[in-house]
Amino acid sequence: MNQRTNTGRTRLSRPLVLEAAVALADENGLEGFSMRRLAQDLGVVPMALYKHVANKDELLDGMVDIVFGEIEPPSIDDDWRSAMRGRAISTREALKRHGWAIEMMETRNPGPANLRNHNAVMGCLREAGFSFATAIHAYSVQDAYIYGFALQEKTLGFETPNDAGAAVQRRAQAIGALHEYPYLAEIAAELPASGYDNPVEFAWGLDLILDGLDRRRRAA
Amino acid sequence: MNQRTNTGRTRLSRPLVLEAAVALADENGLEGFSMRRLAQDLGVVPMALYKHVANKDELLDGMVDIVFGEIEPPSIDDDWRSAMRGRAISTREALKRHGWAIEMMETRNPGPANLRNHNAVMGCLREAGFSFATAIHAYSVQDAYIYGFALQEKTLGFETPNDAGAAVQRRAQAIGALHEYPYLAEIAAELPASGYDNPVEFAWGLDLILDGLDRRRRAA
DNA sequence: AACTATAGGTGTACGCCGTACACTTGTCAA
DNA sequence: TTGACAAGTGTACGGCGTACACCTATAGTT
Repeated sequence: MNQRTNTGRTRLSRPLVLEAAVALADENGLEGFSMRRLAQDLGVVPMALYKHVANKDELLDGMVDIVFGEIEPPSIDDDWRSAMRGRAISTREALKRHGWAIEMMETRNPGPANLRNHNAVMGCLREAGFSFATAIHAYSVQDAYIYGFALQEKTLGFETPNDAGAAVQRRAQAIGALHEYPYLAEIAAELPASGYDNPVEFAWGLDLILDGLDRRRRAA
Repeated sequence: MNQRTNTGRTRLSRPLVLEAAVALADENGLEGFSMRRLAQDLGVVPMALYKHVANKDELLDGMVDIVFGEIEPPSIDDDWRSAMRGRAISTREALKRHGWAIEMMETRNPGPANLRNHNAVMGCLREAGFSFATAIHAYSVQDAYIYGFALQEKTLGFETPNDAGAAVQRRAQAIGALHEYPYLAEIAAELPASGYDNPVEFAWGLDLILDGLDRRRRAA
């Protein structure tokens, strides 16, 4: 991938810069991501980056499109429901790997992978017999749920029930007057033992939504 | 509210700083929000702010809690479904007024208004007969949807069908090879005429989710 | 193999940012 | 009136994105 030159120096390229940028953001979050640090990671002076990307904004656009590229499009063999379920799960997984991207997935100038993905999802719904209007609704609910869930998941920052317990306890400590909020107290007390698990939680809501969509589709 | 001194100078205070901060963010977004600009708006030198807030992070925490304070908690008189519906709509409206807050609502150290709100929502569900586990699920789906929808809405940035048409056309222009994406092309062509409207769109998905929750609740 | 246009990399500098620290000034209680 | 303490100031530092002028390595032509 990386092209070496006669002088043994690894030559920069746009894909290489993007790849390193994603890696840096994965490691440090958007907060710890800067052009200067990226340049340092690549063993190069900051301004060198600008020969390969127009500016930071455009670089972020490219990074987001890499994340879109990692999302499996809806399968064209399966029925619409399995196809939607699969791509939703794939989307969540990609967002889990690249938590910094969540807020930007729908905010940035769309790249090719983004367009392909959106086109495929809409296509899957239309082919499945959803009317245009219902397909738009269906798309909107699903994506709102997916991105919203990813956002929550990132915030809460726990994966297994044990982690959940620890995280909730930590929060409870920080809050202090927990007795004023009995239902939060209940969460702090019960969640650790409840077997909370992010993929399961995600699927619960996803299936609820897909159920509803199926009913709406049949009704029309 | 603002306390004047003998010298006629308006005296700063934490609430006053927070209020001005929210106003500034409303106007310029998080991008255009800085301590220095906020100080300027308040007619004061930047460092003066630090007598009232610990630092920018803590200021953001406070701003987010103001937004939480604007959200109507679930009504205790209504049935759970109307109560949830009402607070969801109120949440979306608050997030619409303060678009900069969306990404931070669940990321920041929770303030009192945040805790009150979460406690009230969880309480409403439990009182309505949701089991603990189902209440957690129900909470999770709803909030994921609400925040996810707000995020989309902010991105797409249109309100009425006309705006939607214009926005979609603009996007289409920017994309160029739209014929490669037939289903996006369909959106560009059809959406303007479809009567798209954000509150309606939001309610469609919300009701779908509440339907599903009701069914799950009855089943248990 | 030598020459040259050009793409890739450098160095310096500017105006922003958050905020530490030492200071002056204003206010209110005694 | 005084003196303690809270509020506001001024200066400075290190980090940020990036404009601009510069040098250098590379590849295509002869």
